[in-house]
Formats: sequence, C-alpha cells, structure tokens
Amino acid sequence: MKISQVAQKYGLSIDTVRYYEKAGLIDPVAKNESGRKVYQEKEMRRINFIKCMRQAGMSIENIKMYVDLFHEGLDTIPERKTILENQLKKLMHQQEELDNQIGFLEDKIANYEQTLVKREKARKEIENI
Amino acid sequence: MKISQVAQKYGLSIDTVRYYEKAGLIDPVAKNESGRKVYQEKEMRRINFIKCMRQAGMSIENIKMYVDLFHEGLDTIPERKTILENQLKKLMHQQEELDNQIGFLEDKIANYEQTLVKREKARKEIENI
DNA sequence: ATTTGACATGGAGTCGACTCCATTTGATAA
DNA sequence: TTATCAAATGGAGTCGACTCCATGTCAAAT
Repeated sequence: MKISQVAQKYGLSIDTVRYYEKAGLIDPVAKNESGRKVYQEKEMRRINFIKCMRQAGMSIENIKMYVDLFHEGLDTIPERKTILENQLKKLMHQQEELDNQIGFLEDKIANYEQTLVKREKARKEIENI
Repeated sequence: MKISQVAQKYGLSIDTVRYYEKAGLIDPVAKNESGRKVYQEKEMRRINFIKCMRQAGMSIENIKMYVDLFHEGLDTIPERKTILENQLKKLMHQQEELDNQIGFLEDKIANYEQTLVKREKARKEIENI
C-alpha cells in the first residue's frame, strides 16, 4: 500500500503518517524501485496501534517508549503493561475531573434557567399593571 | 489585594493573572499611587470564574466571548447560557470517548495479563522436565 | 546611599503534535 | 514531449495557553 492509501484507511493525513515515522513510532518503511514507500501488513498494524493509543490520549513520547520496549522483545512485557496501566490511571483521573466539571456546568446552566424564568415572570407582572 | 496574593489565593501564577488581563478576560485593574495593581472583590470573582471555566475545559477565546456578553448586560443571558450548554455538550462527548478509551486500555492490559500468566506456566513446565 | 525585592510592561520563547512549504524526482497522461 | 501528479525530504510554521526575559520603577531595609 502507498502512503496516500494508508492515510485514507486510518483517517490520518499523509503528513501525520510521515511524522510518525520521523518520530520513530514506525520503523523505516521500505521503498520500491522508484523510491516510493510501500507499507506492509506490519506497518499497518503499527499505525493502527498508534492511532488507538493516540485516541487513548497517550503522548508520542510514551508511544515511542512503548515501541522501543516492543523491539527489545518479550521480556519487556511487564514494562509495557506498566505504561498502559499508567495511561489508564491518567484516564480514570480525567474521568473524575470531567464528572465534576459537568456537574459544575449543569449547576450554572440551571442557575441561568432560574434567572430567565424569574425575569419572564417579572415582565408579565409589569404587563398586568 | 496585590497580584502575588491573588495568584496565591487562586493557585495561579502571577504571569497567568496578568495574561488574563492582557487577554481581556479581566477588566483593566486600577493601580495605587505607586503604580501597583490593586485587585478588588470584583476582579477576584472574575478570576475565580475564569478558573472554574478553564477547569471546565473552556478556551480563553470562549471565556472572552462570555465576558464580553456579560458586559452587554442582562439581555445576553440566553447567549451566555448557550455558550455554557455548548461547553457541556463538549464535555459529555469527551466523557463518552473517555469511557471507550478506558475500555480499550483495560482490554489491552487484560491481554498482557493473560500473556504473562501463560509465559509463567510455560516456564514452570520446563522446570518440571 | 545603596542594595534588595516586588511589581509593571512589551515582547520573545516554549511545548506537543502536527501541518505546511519549497524543492526535487519519478511515473503517467495528453 | 511536455505537462501533471503523487510522493520524498528537510525544515519552517502553527496553535493555545501560558511562561520567561530584559528593563525599568518604586519602596523598604541595611
């Protein structure tokens, strides 16, 4: 597959795909006779993984660490697991904060609701004079 | 109150407080004879509001819009409410995504767990030869 | 009298994750 | 054959929200 197709398939820009390679998240991609990169199954799976991790809020730096550990073989599984667990902790913390923030906004909106109702009532009373 | 105290009180840096004024989120703060800014009740409440909104993930730009509407008086209450409602929608969407991401990571971690258990079992079997 | 410290101001720098640009090259369509 | 395209590369630019820096001022401490 060529880069434009890969980008299309994973909903990334061509630049982003190249950027991931520059950043060392994807191993150097082999090229055909005319110098164009040809993405194989292996690269595709890697890109899919990166995409998932990015969606899970993991930084490029952390994905890089993870990928580097992956290269070192099976013995690094515990370390890789730790990276994932830390990310999970981060997300769960974010979830708590999000809940608070949602509560805060709901209150504030309810407050405005009240104010609007009161203003409307006041307006009607004036009309009734 | 002077700026250092305000920053302290709200857990912001002095630079951040100044930045909020530069950005128009706080009205120009009056100064004493020697040219130092003196923060009054009004500014404090505004800073507290900004802090809450930032925590609720609202952008500086949107807070600015909100503040500008506030200056225009009570008639803008519906518009202000809309801004809050949009922010709420955004947060609720983030919440959904976060839930998915957490599920994804949990699965991936469980997977590793499995792998580790299997490897351990295999190791023990070898020992038993 | 001078050093120290808090503050003011305008503008530059930072960070992460892209995104864009200029230039070059090879392949294909007209 | 020449124009058009897709792609490669290195490096610059972008964005938001700060954060830092140089310089200057004023007041209190030494």
